[in-house]
Amino acid sequence: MVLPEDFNACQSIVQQFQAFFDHPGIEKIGHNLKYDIKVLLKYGIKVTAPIYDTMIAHYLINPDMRHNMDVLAETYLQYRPQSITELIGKKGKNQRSMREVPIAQQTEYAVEDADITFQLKQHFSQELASGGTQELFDTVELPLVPVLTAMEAEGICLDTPFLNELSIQLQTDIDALEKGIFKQAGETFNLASPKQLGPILFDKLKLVDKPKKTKTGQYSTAEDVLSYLAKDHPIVANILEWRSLQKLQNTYVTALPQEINPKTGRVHTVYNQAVAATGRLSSNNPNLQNIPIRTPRGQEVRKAFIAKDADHVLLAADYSQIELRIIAALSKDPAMVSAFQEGQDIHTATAARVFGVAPDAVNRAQRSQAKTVNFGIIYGVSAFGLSQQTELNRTEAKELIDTYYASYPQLRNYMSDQIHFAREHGYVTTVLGRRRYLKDINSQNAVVRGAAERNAVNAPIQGSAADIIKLAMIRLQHRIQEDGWRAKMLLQVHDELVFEVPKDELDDFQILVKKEMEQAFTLDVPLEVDLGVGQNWLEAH
DNA sequence: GAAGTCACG
DNA sequence: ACGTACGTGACTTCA
Repeated sequence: MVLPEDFNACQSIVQQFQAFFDHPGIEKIGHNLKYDIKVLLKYGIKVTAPIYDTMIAHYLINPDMRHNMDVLAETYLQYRPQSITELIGKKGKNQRSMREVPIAQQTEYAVEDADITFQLKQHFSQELASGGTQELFDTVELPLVPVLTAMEAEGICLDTPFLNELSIQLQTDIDALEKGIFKQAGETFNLASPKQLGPILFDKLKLVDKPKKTKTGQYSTAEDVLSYLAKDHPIVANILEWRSLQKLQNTYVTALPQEINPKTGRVHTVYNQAVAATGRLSSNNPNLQNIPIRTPRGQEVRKAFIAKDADHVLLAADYSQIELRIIAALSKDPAMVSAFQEGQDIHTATAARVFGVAPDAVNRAQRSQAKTVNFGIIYGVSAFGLSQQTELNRTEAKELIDTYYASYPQLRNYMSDQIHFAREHGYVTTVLGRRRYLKDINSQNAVVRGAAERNAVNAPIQGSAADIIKLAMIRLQHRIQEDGWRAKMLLQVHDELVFEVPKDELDDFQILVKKEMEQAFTLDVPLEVDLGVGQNWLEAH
């Protein structure tokens, strides 16, 4: 039947199926179930029955591939389902509503969808078992679905008047900068067009002899290039400033208020549980995992994320150095493990070892260099890459890396073990057995192979961190429900969770959050969580 | 829709 | 000799 357009009439029909969605003996199989569960939630239906999500199953089977149902049907079932485009037309203003499609066609489409999903499950159950990811699926990824559903449905408050005021200030500065830049350039042009900007900087003003080009042959005007040239001409600093303000204005300050849901008055991101090849989540519509924090003007944007009223605060809880702790634990490097066990500042401890001085004697430049190498290790450093990120030349960068490995000898062994494992098995794994396949690990092409080798090192680290925070989220949401907390989990930003907490619960809830996150997984080094509280997200850091 | 750029961890 | 740090999403320009 076609459901009525009237919400209440529709709801009274849909709600008759509540018992079905609760029935523990009838598993609910779907492809991207979070989407369907959220639709049902709009009508007050809660899905409490066991679930099986074929999109997530395939994500664990091969995280690097796409997981569209039509592609999967062709691959696994040798069947090409009717496309949604055939039914309602291409995306755009002429696209029909499903309601306008004749009921017979709707029915055919719906039952085909259900049938394919059911058949895909039979294939994927086999593959999950043979890939060793059945437990990860059952105990982490599926239990995470209702957690993410609840977070998305909850949303977060935005201080719109504050953003509107910020927008006016930004625009004043943007206009003034633009005026100055055109004067310095001696002409007006589209400043947002790198294609137009390049010739001004490198043909007209001749800032350098051999300008760096992009892969399509156009002059590169990227931030790292321009930062390097800022000392040569005052126009460059102005361009960089204009770019950063324009970015804040367009991507956040004017865009975010338009994302507020009029029904809830809050912003509801959508988490994608099946895109990041390492096991991380991603966030879109809007992306709330890349809200500015690094610059003073950017921090103003973060201030706009607020608790819902004066009786609540935002609580931010982030894992301290989780990826370095993981590489320390996985490599079992004695020096790095003991640095964490003794609660030392890891960058200072690293600098002390690398530069051969006492920890108190480490200066800022040394700590900063050690920090850059520590991060570089996670990504798979090269001397060239490190020299790009620091003041060092390639020779100095190479020396620093060599000294680093001498300080943490087990790290080098661990990394080469990962690469060898990948060469032999074709994949690497995280602490919970999540796999990433690396088809290029034995490539003849050194560039391609090098990239795969860096992935062999990075994926287990980034992916294990993702595993651990997912465990913490599931446990915390469980405790929130079972113990009857009124606090809500709102956001996840890779190593951070953000909660909205009634002030009268705050002291006890902080203890719970810290404990559950730190105890989520046991490594040979302690996990440490920093907490922050405030009326807004910036204060909570 | 690709390319370039830049926000975050 | 060669090209180079890991993972994302959003915005603007331009063919």
